Amino acid sequence: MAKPTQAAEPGGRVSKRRTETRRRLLDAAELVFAEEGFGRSTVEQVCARAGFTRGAFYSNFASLDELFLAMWEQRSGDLVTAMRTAFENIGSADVTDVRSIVERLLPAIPVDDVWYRVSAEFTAHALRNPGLRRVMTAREDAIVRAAAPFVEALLARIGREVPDRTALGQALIAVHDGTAVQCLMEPDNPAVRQRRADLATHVMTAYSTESKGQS
Amino acid sequence: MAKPTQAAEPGGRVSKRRTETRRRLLDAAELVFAEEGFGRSTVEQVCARAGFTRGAFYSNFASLDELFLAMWEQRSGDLVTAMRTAFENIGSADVTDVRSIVERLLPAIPVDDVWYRVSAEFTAHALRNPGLRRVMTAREDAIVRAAAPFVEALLARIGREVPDRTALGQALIAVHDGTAVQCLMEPDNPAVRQRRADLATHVMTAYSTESKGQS
DNA sequence: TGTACATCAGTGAACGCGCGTTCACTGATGTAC
DNA sequence: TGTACATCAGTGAACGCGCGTTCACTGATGTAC
Repeated sequence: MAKPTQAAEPGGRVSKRRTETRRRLLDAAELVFAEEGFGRSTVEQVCARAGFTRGAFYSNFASLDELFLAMWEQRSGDLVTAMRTAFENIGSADVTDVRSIVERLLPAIPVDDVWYRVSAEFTAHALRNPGLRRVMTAREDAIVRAAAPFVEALLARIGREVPDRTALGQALIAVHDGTAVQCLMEPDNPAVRQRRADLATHVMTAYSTESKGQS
Repeated sequence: MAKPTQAAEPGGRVSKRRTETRRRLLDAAELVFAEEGFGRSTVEQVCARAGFTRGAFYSNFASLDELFLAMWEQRSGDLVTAMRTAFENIGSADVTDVRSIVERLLPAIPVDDVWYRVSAEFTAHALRNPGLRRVMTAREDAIVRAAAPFVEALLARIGREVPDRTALGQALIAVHDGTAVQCLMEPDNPAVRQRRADLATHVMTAYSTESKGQS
């Protein structure tokens, strides 16, 4: 099922026009999904928002499910890239303890209302579909792989090392997921954001040890 | 809006028959929502599952949204009660360290696939609706209030006290939420469950301190 | 306990709308010479 | 660069279904005497 996923042409060529149409549909879908919820969203709404007729949708996607997946992959991929870039630009000056590391890393991981709504629903959706589950766990691995080198380099700077990269990665993702929703539920409560940073600090400390043989 | 929420009678009387009908609708709704997703679920599906015609639904609820809220409140309330009961039945024998406490507490907090799907969607739904947000944060407070005495009593047994109850509560809820989804994504991976317990142990340790002046 | 009546709770048919999906079409884009 | 043709990409109308919502109704439950 689902022919239109990628190209329509034997040579794998995708026209500029087509790429642009897909992009507009994906952008519109993210907003509509965030506002209405994925399940309540209709092909018609997405098309209207993007400025197309419904035919355009079916020329590009086989179903809303397919578009949802494409959109999620796109956005979560972009997010990993953005995170990596932000991490690359973190200077290691003034890094004196774990807390100061957390204070540098956290702002690079935006807690975005629109994206959270979409990804929470995608998670629920994935729990109903083994194929999507694999997609999600693969993405989680990719996030850990992308972030680990930076986290470990910063920790090394203050003489700490990470014995179990997977465990730290999974713990930090859990902390992020769990605290992100708390921050979004009470956006005007600064204590909640503060506790998020505290928890990340505690976890990063607990999952790293002082290096031996170090100046 | 939404008249039928509770009773239809001035005296606040609710007939047995009516109570039973509501219960069956709520039960059916939970299953349908878990399978289809809330947004994709229809009044017709819920009624068919419960063995009623659609008219029965409108006699009891004004909308699917109202039923969703009623169901969530019911279930999350039941969950708090069940948790409290389970905690009450925990013996404090063999409690020697933080890990042993976690090993006793964790099984009392079931990670349920059906419920998780429903509550993940309710969370996304609540993020779109300030009223529901308040309902959710209130529930979170209730959970912390219900659990804190037991957690603190067990920690006291091993000579530890909790300086900031709110911070520990919020941290543990974040850890639960964040790791629950990981466990459900990879139900056959025992390492994930193990890391869940590890993380809870680390957090509980980090948020409690050794009591001074103690045998 | 029995009867008559009132009210309630769920039935099921009816209406209409919104949307998914298809498809012949047309203007846009690309290619060959 | 220009022209002729081929293919592509999105249009918009059409069809039909499934569902939300209403409502007159009937059997079930409750109450008064």
